[in-house]
Amino acid sequence: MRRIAPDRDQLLAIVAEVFREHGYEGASLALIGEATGLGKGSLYHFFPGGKEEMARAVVAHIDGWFEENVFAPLRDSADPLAGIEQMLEATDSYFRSGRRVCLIGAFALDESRDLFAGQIRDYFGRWVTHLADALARSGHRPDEANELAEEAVAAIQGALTLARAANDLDVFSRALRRLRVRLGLPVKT
Amino acid sequence: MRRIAPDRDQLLAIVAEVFREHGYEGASLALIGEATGLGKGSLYHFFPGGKEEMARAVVAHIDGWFEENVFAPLRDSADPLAGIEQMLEATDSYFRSGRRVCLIGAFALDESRDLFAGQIRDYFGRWVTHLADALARSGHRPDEANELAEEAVAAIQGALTLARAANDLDVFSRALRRLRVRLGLPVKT
DNA sequence: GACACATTGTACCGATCGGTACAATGTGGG
DNA sequence: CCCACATTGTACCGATCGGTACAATGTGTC
Repeated sequence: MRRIAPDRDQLLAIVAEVFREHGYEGASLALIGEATGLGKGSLYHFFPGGKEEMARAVVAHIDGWFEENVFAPLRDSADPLAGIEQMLEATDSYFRSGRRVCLIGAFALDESRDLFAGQIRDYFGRWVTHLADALARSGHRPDEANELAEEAVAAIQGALTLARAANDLDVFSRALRRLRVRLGLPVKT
Repeated sequence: MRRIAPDRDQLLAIVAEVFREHGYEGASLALIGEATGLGKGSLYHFFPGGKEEMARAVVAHIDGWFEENVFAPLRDSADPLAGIEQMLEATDSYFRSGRRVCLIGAFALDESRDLFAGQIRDYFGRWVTHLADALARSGHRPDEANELAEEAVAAIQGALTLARAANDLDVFSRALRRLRVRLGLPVKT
């Protein structure tokens, strides 16, 4: 074994940005090659499965980031409200306060959903589940916690769509502020 | 003048479904031709501007439907709450209780946004504005009405994404039920 | 330096892309 | 019937699609 590719993370991040901007169909190998500075030879060396493997790896990479920075705090924080607070901060920074779009959410909408259905369902399912757990631990009734969690994740996705449509980042920050209130967190001044 | 195309509405509805399923990039002329039963000759006869004109017409068509079935009731109902109720029912039926996706929301996410930015912003802008007006007339403070309207439209968009991701229609109907409560409507049994 | 293997650039493939040209075929009004 | 025009099918265009083949070039190990 030679070495672990040192910047596979960075590579995946760049490819992710292309998929985010152009969607699965719109992200051509030419665009990906241009963005990464890699020719087809290199791309197919790293991803023998081609475009589909690239997208799958990107989704897994994003999933891993959320696992570490969003789901883990929800699961592991001794104080559930502190975990929820971390979730919101990580979410805000990940989506760059609304400048960025949720790639997995975008994949969920069109036909590419069929290719990645399992990964997509898993991502959102864990998000809702872990948030619901934290809400239950913070004192909500279980069924109420589930509804609230579903509402919160949907609110984030919807706010991303609306912010992008209106080209107005404030839409997203207003949504996050409402979520703080709704989830029982102190509102930042 | 010969005649007005009798089924242009139906044609647009079919084309819309293709864009909904495959996204702007993924909706090839071959798919559109197959779905409509029209060859390229006919398609370019009706839409000389090609794919972009088709999408623009589809978006305008959807916009018109919402204007008539969603925005107008919000604007014109003597009882604002009745208008909001009509909005929710029309929305539920339009999105087929979550089976359908919002094409304009999907367009807002990827690069096709640049092509249709004006139409997209207008659609969501009017939705929020008219809902906010109705909420204000139903007794909410203006700024509160605006936030609530934004929250509601985002909740619908987010619920569509989540329902599609989870492949679970109940996600959407639960979101609508929560919205009824949130907007001050009686909840259906 | 020699070998193994990782990485890359280039040329090429058939298929499909969006779009155009145009002749053939309806079809309603005079 | 005939004309004007709406509608359609087909053939074709250059460009680009995702993907493959492979030789050339790094690069670390011995």
